[in-house]
Amino acid sequence: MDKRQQLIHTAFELFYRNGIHAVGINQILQTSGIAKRTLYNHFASKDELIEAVLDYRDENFYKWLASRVNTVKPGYDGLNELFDALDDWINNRVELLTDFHGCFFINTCAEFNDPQHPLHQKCQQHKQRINDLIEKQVIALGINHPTAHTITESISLLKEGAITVAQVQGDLSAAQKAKDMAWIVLAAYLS
Amino acid sequence: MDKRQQLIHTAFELFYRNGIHAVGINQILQTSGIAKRTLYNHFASKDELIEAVLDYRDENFYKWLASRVNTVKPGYDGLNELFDALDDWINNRVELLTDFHGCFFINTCAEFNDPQHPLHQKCQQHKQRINDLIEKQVIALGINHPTAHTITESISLLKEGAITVAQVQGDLSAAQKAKDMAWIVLAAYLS
DNA sequence: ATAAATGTATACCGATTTGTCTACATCAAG
DNA sequence: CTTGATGTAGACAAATCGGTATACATTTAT
Repeated sequence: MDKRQQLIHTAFELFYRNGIHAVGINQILQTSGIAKRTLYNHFASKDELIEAVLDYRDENFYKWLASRVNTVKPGYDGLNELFDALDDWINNRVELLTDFHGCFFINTCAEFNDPQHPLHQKCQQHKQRINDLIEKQVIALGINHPTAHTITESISLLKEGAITVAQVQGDLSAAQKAKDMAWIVLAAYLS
Repeated sequence: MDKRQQLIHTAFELFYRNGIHAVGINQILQTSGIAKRTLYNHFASKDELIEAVLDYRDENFYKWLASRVNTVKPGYDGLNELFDALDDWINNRVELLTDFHGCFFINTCAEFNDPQHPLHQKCQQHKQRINDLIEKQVIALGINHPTAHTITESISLLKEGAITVAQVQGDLSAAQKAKDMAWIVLAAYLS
């Protein structure tokens, strides 16, 4: 019914699977069965559609991850759940996120490499939101702020590494490995 | 002089900076100042040119990293040098590799997501070569084979995480962080 | 010197790109 | 009932896509 949302949803599926530059407006229209005029009533340009798609995925992904992490006790359990969620995502056990094709935001940064580009910055902001989510869990461990920040960055790096290794190498146990390493690193920082 | 090599070099620069789908044949020709017919004398299609560009970067990057790692004693020093080299790359201290825009192979996988795609597989093979290089250093530590493999995968994951964080978040100290974590993880595995 | 290989420039091809435009249909609210 | 918003289909535009064709120049090896 909501044509705008249908367009965003279809565009995301195609972009995520095939890359943004590789997917044309006409393909999105044909797949969604929506008229071209309708698209340009909702979005001034393809770039605006891409922005909306990034917002859509950001919201979708963040809410999913936050809800997963927030079902357990903040701190150790939360971080544990973070990597378990990651593992579910990579192994296609999360319908909401659709088939795993790496991180849509990392992929988008690969296509819009200039850090000044608005789309690149949107991806950065998404990563920042996720990092804030992680930091809350780290702080719940009772760690003082500067150390908490360092640990958060470490866990984030492990998470990104797992996603990349899973996508490029096809290593489906990457999240599990990252999780093991996270505990090792955490223990070292706390000793 | 060697037009074929000129084309590959120009194509790589443009692909690496702007993405593969975003760069057209004509742009490569205009930038390199080479005639279209000459390009199609050397390559049957754009896809063949892309393949050659991936081979070129694979060779270039691997040789550089191997030469860096092999200047020091295998084992601890080699792994240390691995992350120092990574740090130099990320901070644009390696002319040979041109300005850092993430890993060209990760970026390419983002554009050719299907693991069955020949270009995706070429990227996988590059990563495998690098992993073999890492494994040699790990084995030089005197670690038995199954454990060496696990440690290699861990270090590889840290490396990929550092590259991704450096590209997306612009964190120029990502390699240094990954290095610190590598020592922590290594110490834990060896205890 | 001559012949083959390799280069040049440029016109051209059909398909596709993003985006505009016209003309018409549906539907809900005042 | 009418008006305005939102939808439809599809022609059209100008540019660009990957790729081919034509005609000529330069280089290289025998």
